[in-house]
Amino acid sequence: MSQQPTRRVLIVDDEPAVREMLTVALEMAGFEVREADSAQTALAEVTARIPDLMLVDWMMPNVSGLELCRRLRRNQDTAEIPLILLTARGEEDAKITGLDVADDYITKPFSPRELVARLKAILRRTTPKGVEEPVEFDGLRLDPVGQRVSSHGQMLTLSPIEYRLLQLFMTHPERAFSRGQLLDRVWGGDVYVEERTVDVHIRRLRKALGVRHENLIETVRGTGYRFAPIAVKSSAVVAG
Amino acid sequence: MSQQPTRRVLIVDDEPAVREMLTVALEMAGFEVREADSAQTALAEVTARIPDLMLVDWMMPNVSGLELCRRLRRNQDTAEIPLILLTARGEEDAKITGLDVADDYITKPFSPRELVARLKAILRRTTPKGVEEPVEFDGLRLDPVGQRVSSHGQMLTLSPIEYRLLQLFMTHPERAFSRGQLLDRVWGGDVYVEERTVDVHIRRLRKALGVRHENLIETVRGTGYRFAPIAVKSSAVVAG
DNA sequence: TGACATTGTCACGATTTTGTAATAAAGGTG
DNA sequence: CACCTTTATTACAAAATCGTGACAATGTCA
Repeated sequence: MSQQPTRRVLIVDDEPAVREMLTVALEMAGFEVREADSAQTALAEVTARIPDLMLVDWMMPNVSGLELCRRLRRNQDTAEIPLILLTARGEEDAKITGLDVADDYITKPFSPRELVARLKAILRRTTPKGVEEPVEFDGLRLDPVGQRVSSHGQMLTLSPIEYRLLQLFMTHPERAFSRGQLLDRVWGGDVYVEERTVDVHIRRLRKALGVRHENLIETVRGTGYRFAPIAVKSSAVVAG
Repeated sequence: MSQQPTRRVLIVDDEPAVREMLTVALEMAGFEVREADSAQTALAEVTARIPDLMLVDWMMPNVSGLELCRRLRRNQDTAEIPLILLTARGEEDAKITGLDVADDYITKPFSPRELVARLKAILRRTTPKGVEEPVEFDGLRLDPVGQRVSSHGQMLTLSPIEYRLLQLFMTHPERAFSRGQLLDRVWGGDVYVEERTVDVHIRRLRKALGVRHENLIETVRGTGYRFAPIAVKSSAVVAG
């Protein structure tokens, strides 16, 4: 289990050289970096795994960076992703248009140092909004910052996959996930694993949660699984 | 039994042997496959019936696979079709050019296993899941997100088919469906099942709904069934 | 390097779900 | 009512799905 809450950054730029530079700079700063060479690839990448922040080039063939941002904003799942636009010097008006959709913009050329600073600033101000808050249901507590899980105060030991599974579940209670969706969001969209493998990990997670909480993860027959904190199990009839 | 509606794949390659191999592999994986031996044929095929995904050979006489992809992208109706380019080893630069228009590319030779996996991954991430609101009639509530049904707060246990049947009904109240239509929309249009089987499932669904709601599903004699939330039952006037 | 943890797949058994056929009911009609 | 159609029910066997333990491959760390 990784100690640090590594933040994922997705770089969207059509120039390999620029991506390379950004990737190196950000990885040295401790970020997990993914790259996309077009808006289209970016959208696919985002769907596969939602990044904590995106760096988007303003000028790109086909779909412009701006257009990409707009599309992201329209989708519920991606609307909250902090966006930083990369613009070339002289495109000053981009500021005006760009800031409507982006959270910040950076003018090329820029120093990696400045970039990382801006990026961290954005993350600081945007993360408090929910995602990093601890979640708790019935004594089962998950702390995203420390990446820890405890059951009634008792620390649990989860493998990375188990942790991510539980995090996804606990941040989306009552929602049924298909095995495919789980593969996308927990494993990442670019790995090819048997869907049946999900079952095994669910089993391991349940086991790790212990008898007290294992039944929080319900099986949705024919589909997948669901985290159901609201115990409606035994039909407690309260008169009609 | 196809849990999901069968996905249609269109293979575009000028070599019969390759098409044959791909077809066999994909059909075994449960896809519905069509073939086209040229870009022209492919365009015609696409017009006839839009596939869920296309496998396009990079090197083809006359119009290249890339050009085909571009044309598809230009057309509103076909722009959204996920495309996978097949490239021969060594055409690495295809990645760069190709990814602008294609969603993924696969280098020959490849294992059928990998192909199917990649294909499923693409379909997973490109299939949009619409915003789904819960539906409720007279205490009978269906939640598409959690894939749950409750009757006056009491959770019901439905099999996959029962759930899909009810979902179809509740999202189309007052509409009469023939058995054939139900088979198409609940079972998926490509399975051969006796129409009488629908009756049995209706029976099971009614039973699952319990006495309180079983009569919401009406029999339309000579046609099929209908979900009628507005209880306009004639006959027995409920004594006050 | 060796012990240990993690992960992806299988295979087998226990349950559920599903498709059909057979039989009972109900609806319509002259 | 007698007769023919269309549905409702029931019973069963085949098929699909899930839970689990085992195993091999790989990664991690002291």
